[in-house]
Amino acid sequence: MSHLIPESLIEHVAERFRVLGDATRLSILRLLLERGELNVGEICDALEGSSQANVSKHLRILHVAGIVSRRREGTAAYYRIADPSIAELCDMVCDRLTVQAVEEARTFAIA
Amino acid sequence: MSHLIPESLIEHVAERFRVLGDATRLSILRLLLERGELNVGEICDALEGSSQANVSKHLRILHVAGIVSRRREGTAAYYRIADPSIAELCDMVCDRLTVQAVEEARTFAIA
DNA sequence: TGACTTCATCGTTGTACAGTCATATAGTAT
DNA sequence: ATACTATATGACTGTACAACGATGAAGTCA
Repeated sequence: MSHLIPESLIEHVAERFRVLGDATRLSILRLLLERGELNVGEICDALEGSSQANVSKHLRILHVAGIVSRRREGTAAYYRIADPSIAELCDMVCDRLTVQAVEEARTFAIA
Repeated sequence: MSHLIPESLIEHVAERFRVLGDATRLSILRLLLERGELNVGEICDALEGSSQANVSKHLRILHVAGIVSRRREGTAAYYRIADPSIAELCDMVCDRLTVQAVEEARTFAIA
């Protein structure tokens, strides 16, 4: 038996999930998990589908949420993962999605 | 070191987080985690802030996502949690939010 | 000083979606 | 058959927000 979300936290938990519910932001997090600390330019180069303005906006959202931290160095801004639970959260979702896909495939096979 | 989200799963993971990023849906999940299997009417009574149409819509979204399962009994529709990882996901987010709140409080105290 | 680089922010536009009301569907009972 | 109950769905409205382009702010170098 697990403890439930406290009523008072529901909206905050939803907000956290909402921050994670965007493919561009997940791509940024994936990149930071893989390569550690990166500046905005490096992230833009790696994503090469999002404008610099767009990447900056997403980084701001992640930073306000406390998921990444920022460090300035000259004109550069270096970001890195600040929330150690992010990787585990994503892993759990991936695992679950994979299990679901297998179950659905088996259901079709039976039917 | 944790494994990364496969590129091909990014959009699906985002979609899953988006489904969880709504306070009404989290309230429904919380209710089902607490009380087990419930029908639509029972959920509406417990939430008493959402219309029946609204609850049905959210249940549909959760069902399509494979997070809850449905069982019909006469005219009633009973729903229950189908994704055992949901409780753990919410717990992790709650824990993290609590830690963050404490850290921020300490930062203010220092400053 | 001015030119240049790096990042952040503003204003706009289009889209996704939560909520509501009304209605449809389906089972039960008389 | 009608009436009633429980749930699902369709049409609509308002709001949140992702993406874009342009511009601002701040640091570096000539």
